[in-house]
Amino acid sequence: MSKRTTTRAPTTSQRTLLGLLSLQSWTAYELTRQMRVAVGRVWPRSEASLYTDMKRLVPAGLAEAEEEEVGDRTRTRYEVTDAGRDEATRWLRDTEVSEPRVQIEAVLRVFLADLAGADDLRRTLDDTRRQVTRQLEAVLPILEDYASGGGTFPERAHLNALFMHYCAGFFGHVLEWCDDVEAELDTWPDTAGVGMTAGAQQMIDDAIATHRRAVERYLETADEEGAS
Amino acid sequence: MSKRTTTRAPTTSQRTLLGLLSLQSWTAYELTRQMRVAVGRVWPRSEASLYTDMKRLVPAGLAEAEEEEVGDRTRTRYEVTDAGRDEATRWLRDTEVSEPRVQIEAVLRVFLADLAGADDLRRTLDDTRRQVTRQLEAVLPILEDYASGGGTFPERAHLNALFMHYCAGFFGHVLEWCDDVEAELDTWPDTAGVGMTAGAQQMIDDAIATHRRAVERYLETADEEGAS
DNA sequence: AGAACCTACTCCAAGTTGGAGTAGACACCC
DNA sequence: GGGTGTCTACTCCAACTTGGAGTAGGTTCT
Repeated sequence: MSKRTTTRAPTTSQRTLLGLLSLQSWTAYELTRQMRVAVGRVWPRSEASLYTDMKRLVPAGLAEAEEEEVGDRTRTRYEVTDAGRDEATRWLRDTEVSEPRVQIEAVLRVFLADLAGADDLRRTLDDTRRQVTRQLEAVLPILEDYASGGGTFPERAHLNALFMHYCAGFFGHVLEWCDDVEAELDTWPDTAGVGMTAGAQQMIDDAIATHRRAVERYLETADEEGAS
Repeated sequence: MSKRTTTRAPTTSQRTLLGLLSLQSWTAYELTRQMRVAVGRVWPRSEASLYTDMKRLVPAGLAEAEEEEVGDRTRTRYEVTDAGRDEATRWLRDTEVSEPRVQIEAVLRVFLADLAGADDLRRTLDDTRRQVTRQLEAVLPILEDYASGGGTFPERAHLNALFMHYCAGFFGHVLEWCDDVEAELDTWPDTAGVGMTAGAQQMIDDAIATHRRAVERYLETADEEGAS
């Protein structure tokens, strides 16, 4: 019955698709849209790879596909199987979460800012602010829907809220950081050869304090759990 | 002389390598290490792809490689060319920064937490705290070096500080979010079917406030720039 | 009637990953 | 002196993933 022994384990993207399919059935096109607007901010995938991922769920026995006729062409609707629902649950139950992976070219450009001038750095900060603000604007209507008791899947509002809370904090943090960089940049003659400044020293000291507190806190809670 | 017209543009990873090579010459092995410990938290790449990226810099005329003999085998030392330094500067000067790309499975698991139980969600939060704390521990000695006036490239301390400031804020935010999730989770009977709670409503309202403020602030500064 | 956008995908070259594999060098411990 | 382990210094590869282009029917607006 099961080919589990010969099939390789689904990827996280495939399991996420199974998660969405556990909520309801979707067409392939809807699924790509949902992956983008719902979870794209913490698990971005290209359209192309989503379409191929869905296809692979079927021979693995995790989902079923059926063709629907729409005028002159067809679209594919996917439905999760019991094995698929199982797979999604076992993902959350039996596997360890992978480490966060962050790719922010803006921070990289700040790190290497002395290769160009202060104006170029300012432009990067402005571009980043614009990009982040665009993202925030796109999310606002969804948030407002939820705030007024609407939104899709109201029984899942508690999970959506935690999700949005993360995203809001992340984008808020990027914007704050842009401001901090610009304020510090204003105290420099240019980007190159400045060395340690009062502001930079302050940031390092703050970072050390944050780090130490976090590490100590972690050791405490680990002790408690070990002792109990 | 230049094959720029037939060669495709370097990738961001290659340009980052050129950025590091603009500081000094490095061996291939040192470069992979540097990419990991210095910028890996905002631009993570696998060893394998870094080695192939370096190799490609040479035929493009952006770097030069020479073999050094170390006992019974060789290692490769790279040096940037004028064209390479130029390429790095034009990257910062003439191209727009790409959008942040974040991949945090922990947030995804929270979003789909109703597929499993509260214990599974708690385990994910604990794992995430452990992962993040490990990262912070690894960075602490570097931070302490800089705080005491040491550290590599002291003339670049101002840029390193901004970089570290970003990372500290990011990891701090993740830890805070874990605490928020756990506090909210404590008020639920289980993960499924809870719907909107007081805490969730608060998070949504806060997120809306943050978003609105950010969008308004952006429009204001854009106006100023447009008016001036 | 035409333009523009939405639906519903497919294709592909090129980039990228993660894990395994190879081997020399150096340290340490019994 | 022999074993174990860790660090240096990479290479190889199958599989995964991206981003952009391409195709084509459907709907909406003007």
